[in-house]
Amino acid sequence: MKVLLVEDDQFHASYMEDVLVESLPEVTQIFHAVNGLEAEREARVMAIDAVVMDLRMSQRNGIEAAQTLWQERADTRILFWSNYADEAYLRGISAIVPEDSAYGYLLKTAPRDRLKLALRAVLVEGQIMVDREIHRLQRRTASPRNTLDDSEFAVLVDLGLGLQDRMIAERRGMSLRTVQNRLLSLYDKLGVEDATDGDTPINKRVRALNRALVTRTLNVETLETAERDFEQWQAGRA
Amino acid sequence: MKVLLVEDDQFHASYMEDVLVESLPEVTQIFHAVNGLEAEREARVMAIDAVVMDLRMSQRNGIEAAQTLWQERADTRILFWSNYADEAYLRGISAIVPEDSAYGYLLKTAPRDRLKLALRAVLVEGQIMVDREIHRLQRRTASPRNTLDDSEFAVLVDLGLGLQDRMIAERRGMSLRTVQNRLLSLYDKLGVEDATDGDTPINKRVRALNRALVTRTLNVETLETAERDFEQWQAGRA
DNA sequence: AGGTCTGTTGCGGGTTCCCGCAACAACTCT
DNA sequence: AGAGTTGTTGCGGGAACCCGCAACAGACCT
Repeated sequence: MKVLLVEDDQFHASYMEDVLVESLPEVTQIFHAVNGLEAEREARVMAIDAVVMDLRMSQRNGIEAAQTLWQERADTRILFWSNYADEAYLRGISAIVPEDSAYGYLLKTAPRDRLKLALRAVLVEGQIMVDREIHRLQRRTASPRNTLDDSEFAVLVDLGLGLQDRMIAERRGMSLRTVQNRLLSLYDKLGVEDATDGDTPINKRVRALNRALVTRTLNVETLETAERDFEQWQAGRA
Repeated sequence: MKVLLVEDDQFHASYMEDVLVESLPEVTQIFHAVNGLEAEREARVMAIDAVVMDLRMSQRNGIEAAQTLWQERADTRILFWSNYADEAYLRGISAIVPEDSAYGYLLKTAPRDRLKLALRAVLVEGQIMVDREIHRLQRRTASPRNTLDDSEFAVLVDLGLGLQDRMIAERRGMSLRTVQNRLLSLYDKLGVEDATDGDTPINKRVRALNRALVTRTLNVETLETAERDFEQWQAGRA
């Protein structure tokens, strides 16, 4: 069994390599890449179907690389291994994981045996495994029932790009007023409160983006890839 | 000489400890903290004046902790050691570094001898030292002469919090129109372009925040601490 | 002193945004 | 079937925003 390890931090990389050889005797070869582009090349050339993937990397981040890997080979098993419990990452991953594949999401702070367990569960057994820490974080925030549904999230991303209501409506195929309704519920769920009392009045749009970032509903990587998606969408209609 | 090492990643911490004992024989004791709060306590109790500080940590980030340390003891020497070449961090640091102190900013990707050099220069010799990588990144962006001056940056931060023009004007002691002029030049320098041709119209305010984040002029930590500063400012005037 | 440059401020108007109100469709429950 | 719930859409108005125009002050140069 060949494993591709995608990780730009040398300490984490050598630790992971260590754990890999210790816990998975099935592994015969370990390849190495330090960013998404290298990962895609390596996986293609070496016909890899088991990957341990860091998320935040220069050049091309883990989610984008994973998307390519899965396009070329839908049964690739990928364990994402990240420093951050951002809801944005998990959302990005579940949006692209193919039907018949396996993945896992583990925090780098996870203890060694949990890491071993996850490696076996995902890479060998082909299970889905998500660090409990992330689900926990996903639920806890201020206002009640604050989980965004997919269409709300889509509008949030477009808002974050700086698009105007009309353009969002066009892109997502809703009416202008519907977009604004989505924004309303976004403001609600993200805790964007207008100062009804003597408090500070705010710019809701910017505030929504601020809140989304601070609560880790959105992160900068997500914005960057969303930008590319948008440009692509825009190019494909002239 | 006592050194306080503030770092939440165990691998990086043990690596740094290693380099410390190898390169600085004057070091007699190394204390350890995993977040800003612990760092403040430890520094106070142990009377520390030399610190190696990670930036991104839970609880309380490195810049906030440094501010406290410098308030209590203005000659503390701090080497910031970070994964990120964000202009935002450097700006946050230079805003709080006292007259008669020394600091350094080094990336974690720096090779071992540069690290040794920085440790000696900052902690022992009391020099200022900034990784060249960061200055380089600071200059390269799209539009010409795009370095923000302090007042532009202040407005940018307030914008990022979601404040309205009127409130920014009040807080920064400018007229409303002046704030808007600052915004104008911000839009220019950040490359926020309205679609004069048949292109996509945008919401400039949100777009400005987006650009600032993507170019690493601003980061989420900055927004979080700015939020606290703002609340404090607001509380101090009833 | 005269001239230019840069930064601040007021005014006014066009645009976008926020959102209450109301009509309507689809779906659920009794 | 009737009543209530939820999501979509149009209309309209008040607030905030973007910004051109112009007046003015201070700094610097000749």
